[in-house]
Amino acid sequence: MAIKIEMLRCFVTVARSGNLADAAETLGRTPSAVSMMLKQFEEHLGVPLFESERKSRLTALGSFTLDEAMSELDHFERTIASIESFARSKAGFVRVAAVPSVAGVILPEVIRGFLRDRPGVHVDIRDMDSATVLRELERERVDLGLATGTGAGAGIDRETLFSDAFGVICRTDHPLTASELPLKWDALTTWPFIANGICGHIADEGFQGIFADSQLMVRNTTSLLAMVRAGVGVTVLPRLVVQGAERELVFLPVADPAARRRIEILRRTHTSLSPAANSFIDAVRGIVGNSATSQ
Amino acid sequence: MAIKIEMLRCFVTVARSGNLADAAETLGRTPSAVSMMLKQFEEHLGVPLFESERKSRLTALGSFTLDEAMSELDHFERTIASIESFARSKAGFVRVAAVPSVAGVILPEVIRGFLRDRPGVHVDIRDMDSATVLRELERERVDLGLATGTGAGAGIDRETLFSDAFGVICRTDHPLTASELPLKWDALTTWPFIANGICGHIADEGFQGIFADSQLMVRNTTSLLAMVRAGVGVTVLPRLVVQGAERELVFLPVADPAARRRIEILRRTHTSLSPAANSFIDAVRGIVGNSATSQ
DNA sequence: AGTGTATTTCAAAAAACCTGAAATACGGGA
DNA sequence: TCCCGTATTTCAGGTTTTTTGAAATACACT
Repeated sequence: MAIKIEMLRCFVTVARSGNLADAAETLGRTPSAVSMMLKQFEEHLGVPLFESERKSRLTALGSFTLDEAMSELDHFERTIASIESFARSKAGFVRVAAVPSVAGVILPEVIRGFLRDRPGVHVDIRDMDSATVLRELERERVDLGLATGTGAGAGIDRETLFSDAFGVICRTDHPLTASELPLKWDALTTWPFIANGICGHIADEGFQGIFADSQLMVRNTTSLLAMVRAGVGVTVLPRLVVQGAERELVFLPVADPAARRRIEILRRTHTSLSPAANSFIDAVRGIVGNSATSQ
Repeated sequence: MAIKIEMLRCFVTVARSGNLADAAETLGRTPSAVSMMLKQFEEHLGVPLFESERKSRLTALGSFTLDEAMSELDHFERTIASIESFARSKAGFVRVAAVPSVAGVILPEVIRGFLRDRPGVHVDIRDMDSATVLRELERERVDLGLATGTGAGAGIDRETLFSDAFGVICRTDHPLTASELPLKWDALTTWPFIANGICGHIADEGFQGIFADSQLMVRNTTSLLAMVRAGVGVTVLPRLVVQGAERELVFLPVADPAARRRIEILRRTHTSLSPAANSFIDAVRGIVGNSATSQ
């Protein structure tokens, strides 16, 4: 029979303890099992490994073999540990593309716990708009995408993570804050409205009128919020976007139940994820599930 | 169950051939055996190694594991090869102490074939007198001794290799060469006799008289032979000593059957020899057996 | 959807492995 | 040297693991 790792382990243990009984003890076997395995090994080699039946004192072959076997066992143990920890996602690499609001609000929280539990894992997060997330995913530049429900994309598997209500963003001292909530869209007609990239996603006709009438369009969220903060006007954004440490701005819910965006986890079908990526998804789900879904 | 080398071998083979059937073929197993082993491996890890049931395309874990497993298998294979070749004495180290005549006449021939067949083996030969051979062996400075039958030595195992007849050494043109062979000791009384270190080993009374009467004692063999060659006198030596390329000297056998020395292989009891040393002994026995025992 | 091939599942057989009891070998002390 | 207690091996039988062939299933391609 061919030499197996177990024979080496057995031999090394006996050689180190100097007798069968103790070795059997540490191996969790009976002495006779150990004896037989050793005999097999010696028979395979055709040369004894020990000087006498009492298993102290190695032969020349024995001490040579001890060195070799110890190094082999060590290497084997490392290999197994490395494979297993990769499988248990203690090691590996996850590349995530996310829209900025998710990257900025959800992911920091996810990352904190995720990395703490997995010292060997590396995570690479990039933020970009939803269309780019999709493209990066298709090009296999990232393993996971977090974006709003973009249409199409064969070969992409989508799972809704949560949905995020749009609402009006204005200064805390803005007259709108005195209005009855939730707001109707026509409440916005009275004040200057700053349009932004997501306005196209809200189907309501009344809102589309306001959108069309707007004199200012700011696509970058940071600039947009600066405008609002400066009192230029009000705008509409998902709640998540302003969920950070915003003191000067408030989010006012609106009555339109259709005014929501769906945040999805995207991944390629037919290409399974690394264990690390899979548990990253779990971590995201966990965080999203904990914090009550934004309305 | 724990991961075993066989699982890794199985996985690597399948991953490389891209399908079960071929892998099973190269492993010498049925596809179902391979499938089950693979399943076991995947179950142990808890994560699939392949994308689909058709065993092409690895998962992220799969390709990580492939790398690890290949390096592990390679290391394992090397370890086994190294142990086995040590056991089959393709590698190792042999230290031999021998008396000069053996070192000079027998060993060169032994060494030639021995080293040719064992490229990894290193041999260290030292020549010294029999008493020193014994001492070096006891001190574990050498693994093997080749010396004349020295007395005593507990813990030393001796095996007679061959026995070597003493005889008279003289020039090819010496009058003794015309004598009837084998020579009687008293034939030596007529000519100048050069004594040497081994004369004490020949018990015969007639010879002891000649020894006692000798006016010259030369202990070093090279000098001794130079003296004989120069016509200073004749001497007595074992045949082996002058078995080299001696053109000017002849060996004349003597009638005394007791005038022999026994060459023995010496080794320590209780300390087994390395496989290389063991096969060195075999090689020596082989050479000695082939060349007819000197008379 | 249908077909042919590849893979998995299943149950049974083979091999490997382990155990406890009995036999044997060893090493140290009279 | 012989004897004794302990350590190791042997043995026979049971347990687990591995393999197998046949049948069922899944897959990819037309």
